[in-house]
Amino acid sequence: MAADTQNFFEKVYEVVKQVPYGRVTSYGAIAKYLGAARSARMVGWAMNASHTMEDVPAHRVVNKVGLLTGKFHFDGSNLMQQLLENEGISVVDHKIVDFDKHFWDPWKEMPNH
DNA sequence: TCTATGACTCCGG
DNA sequence: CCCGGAGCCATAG
Repeated sequence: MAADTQNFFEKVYEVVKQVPYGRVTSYGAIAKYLGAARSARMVGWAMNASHTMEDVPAHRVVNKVGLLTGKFHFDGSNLMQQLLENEGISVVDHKIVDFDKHFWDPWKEMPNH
């Protein structure tokens, strides 16, 4: 694993950790923040490796329409949804209700980009 | 080296 | 927002 790859993963985790309680963001938003707007899939790949980390709230990262696309990558069949609901976020059919209200844009919210 | 795949996104309908 | 099609790019085999 190359050093820059480690750095990329680390950056993704940094941003995800900054997501406030009860808020969510998207892969594309993170990719954009990292300067790799066309590589949203790589953010997803980084999340795939996030299971090795402890403080990475991967459940707060969903796709652009608030769909829990990574749900099946969690241990439990509905663990991701449970975690979100635990934070006061309503989830119906793998999708976040009022996603635009809970959306947290790192590009917009974080100062140093 | 090439092909397939995917925790994505944009576009047009 | 849902649906189908196209673009995108790192990894796996």
